[in-house]
Amino acid sequence: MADTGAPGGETLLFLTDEQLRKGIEAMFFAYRGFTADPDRILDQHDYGRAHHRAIHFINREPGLTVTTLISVLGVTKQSLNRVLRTLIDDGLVESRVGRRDKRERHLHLTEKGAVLERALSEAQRVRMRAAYRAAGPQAVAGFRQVLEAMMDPAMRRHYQMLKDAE
Amino acid sequence: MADTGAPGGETLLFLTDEQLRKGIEAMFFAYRGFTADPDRILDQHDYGRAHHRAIHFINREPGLTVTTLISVLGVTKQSLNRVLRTLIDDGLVESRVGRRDKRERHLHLTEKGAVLERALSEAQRVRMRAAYRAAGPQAVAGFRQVLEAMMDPAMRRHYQMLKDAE
DNA sequence: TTGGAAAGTCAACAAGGCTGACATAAAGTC
DNA sequence: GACTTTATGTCAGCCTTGTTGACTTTCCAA
Repeated sequence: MADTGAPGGETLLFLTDEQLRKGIEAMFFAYRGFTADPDRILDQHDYGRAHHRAIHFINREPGLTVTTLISVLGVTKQSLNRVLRTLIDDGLVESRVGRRDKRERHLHLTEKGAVLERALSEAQRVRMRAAYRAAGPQAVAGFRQVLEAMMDPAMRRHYQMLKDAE
Repeated sequence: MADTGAPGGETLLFLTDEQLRKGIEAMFFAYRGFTADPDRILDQHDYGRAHHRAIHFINREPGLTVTTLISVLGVTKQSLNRVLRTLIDDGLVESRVGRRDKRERHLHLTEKGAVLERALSEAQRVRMRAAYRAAGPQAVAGFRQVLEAMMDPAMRRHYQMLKDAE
């Protein structure tokens, strides 16, 4: 356990199949916890995870276009549209015609949409905050590093873009 | 950035909403990468993620009962059964009547099932291994700590059980 | 003016969740 | 031995959320 991680002739104990399997299962079980709290809220509103994801990224990047959202979410236009339709009809999302390019639709949360967003993200943050606090800042840094390295390059670009936009 | 994480009067920079949001998005994007490689293999075999999950845990704990598997996967018996049915019919999984308790069915992978399992898990490990290697052992430890803290207690018990069974 | 991009819609389909009801066999209890 | 509970399996039906393919409207840009 004195390995510092520099590749070379060491044993690289953390790279055994057994270690990797534990990481795989940790991802599986943790993701369930990750989605559990928002899911409960969504149920009450007759929405699903797909609605949550749309709401999240519209809140994160107000005014983003439909094409951009499709690309971030990695779904088809038809799939997104079904979800977006209900959010717009229910008055949670507003779709504004682009000023420069009138073909584009720029998406924004309404006040009602923002209320739900806060409820969802706060529920998710509560668990995240507890996990971060329990693990400590150094663990959190490692957590983020590994996750980032696990992303597909296209997704990492979306992640970085959003990350840097703070 | 000199905070060591001990709770107290410090600023606890790593617990800001902004940090938490990044963690949330990292989970979202990373999970997509996490499932991408097995998904491609599953497609070729006309299986889905549900089949992968069943295969994974049957391989992990040969002889586990249907009830246990239901509990680990967190799905209903009807949902699991649909998946299990096809795996058994296709000769990837064997269901053996319990010796002590004949009501129980103990699940095992056949050789054919084991072949697919290795293909799936190796595909997933390749990415995991690359991520682990890129991030280093300390980051990996943090990664696992945060994920573990994020699980629901019931799931953490399953995780620990499997973890300790090595 | 013409081709392509952005968006939206219709239809059909599939995976994989869910509930509820019901059946069978085996175990455990009184 | 009668009764209850547990483990499993199955049928039917429903929902969400993903897919493909086709087609339309609007608008930008070369």
